[in-house]
Amino acid sequence: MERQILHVDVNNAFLSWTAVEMLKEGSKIDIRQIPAIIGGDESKRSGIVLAKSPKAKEFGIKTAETIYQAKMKCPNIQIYPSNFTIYKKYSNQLYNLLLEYTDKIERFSIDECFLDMTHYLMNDTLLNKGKEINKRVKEELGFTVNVGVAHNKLLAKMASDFTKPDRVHTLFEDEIPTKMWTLPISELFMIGKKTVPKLYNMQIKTIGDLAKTPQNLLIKKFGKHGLMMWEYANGIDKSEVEYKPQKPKGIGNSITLSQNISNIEKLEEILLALTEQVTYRLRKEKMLANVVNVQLRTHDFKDTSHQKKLASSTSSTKEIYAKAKELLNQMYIRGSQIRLIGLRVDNLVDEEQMQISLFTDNKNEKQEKLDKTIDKLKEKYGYNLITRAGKMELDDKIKFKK
DNA sequence: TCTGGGGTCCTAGGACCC
DNA sequence: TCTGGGGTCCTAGGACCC
Repeated sequence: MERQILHVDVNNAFLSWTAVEMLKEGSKIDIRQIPAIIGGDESKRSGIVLAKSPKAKEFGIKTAETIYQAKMKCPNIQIYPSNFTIYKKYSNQLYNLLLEYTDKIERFSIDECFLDMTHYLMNDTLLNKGKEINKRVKEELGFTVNVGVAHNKLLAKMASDFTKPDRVHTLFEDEIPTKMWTLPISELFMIGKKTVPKLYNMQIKTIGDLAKTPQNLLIKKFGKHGLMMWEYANGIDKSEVEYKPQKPKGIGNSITLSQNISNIEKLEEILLALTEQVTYRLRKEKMLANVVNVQLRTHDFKDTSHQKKLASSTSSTKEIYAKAKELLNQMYIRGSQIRLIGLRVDNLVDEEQMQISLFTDNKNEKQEKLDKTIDKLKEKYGYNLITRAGKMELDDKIKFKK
């Protein structure tokens, strides 16, 4: 049976949501109507564009470029800081409205959802549902969305990306040649800036060119990725709307330092702070990790990462930090200037599943109890209050994820 | 000029075992 | 002396997404 899929994409999400919040706070200006961007903090060396208004776009400003570049293109650009608490609030408002249409919703990112409407059309058409959602979000929530209407996720996502903002587009199978094959390959989902020049060298310039390229040629050159892009170019996507909440496969925290650091003790202190955040989130998910990974970026943007399997799965701050410290010392070249340091845990498993098969010794139990007590205090009093001795000032510098 | 942070998935080479 | 493969696990790095 043919599936009925919608993709809902918030237009300039961070900027629109900031605009709505500002208007609610009594602001006289709507930053969606002027050249404006949501940007990081240049003084913290995270000065990139996170979202832009249509007027900012007219100046040629692009998402992810530096604020410096944005200012060069438009000296009068208005810059507003990001605020993820607000974004979460509006993201949830959108989700709750969409729940009135189907409970089969996949939250693809903070500002994108897939809806499986297959058994929820009620004598209406998919296109009408899409139009209704578009209208209701605008009227009831105050921001606009694009809606893609199709028979699978890939085509719905491509459709919602056509012309913006505040539009509803269909991309049914018979529309693929006219609406999708005419587009440059860079527009196809999962074709990034490294793949585009390789395809250009093969004289593949449009999605249509890609669709007509022999499948086995692409597999030979790109492996699995080659098969996937051939299928996408032909509008083939069998993946389901994953509406059940998914457990994370890994959890990480990283920070760009306000200044480069070449002192290993300092790096270790920051690594401990990162470990505490990561293990806190890990325990909140009721999961244990099997792999610890440390990432470093040098002043000249050279990235290295080392990872190591643990003897047994754990969420203990002490155990994970011990391994992380070992990795850091193993990979850090004395004297090199470090710009970014990151910690992630991978190969996560459910805590309960592990407990059945595990005997715990007293030493670990004591450490677990300590970690859990700290977690409870963090819940109660906030994140920055409970810190280990000697790194109070560090916590101020690190943005914590809740 | 100055270049975030959080993810997922894939590949390739080496180690090790049968 | 000179010669195997196949399978799995581990690790580093890369590509892509928002």
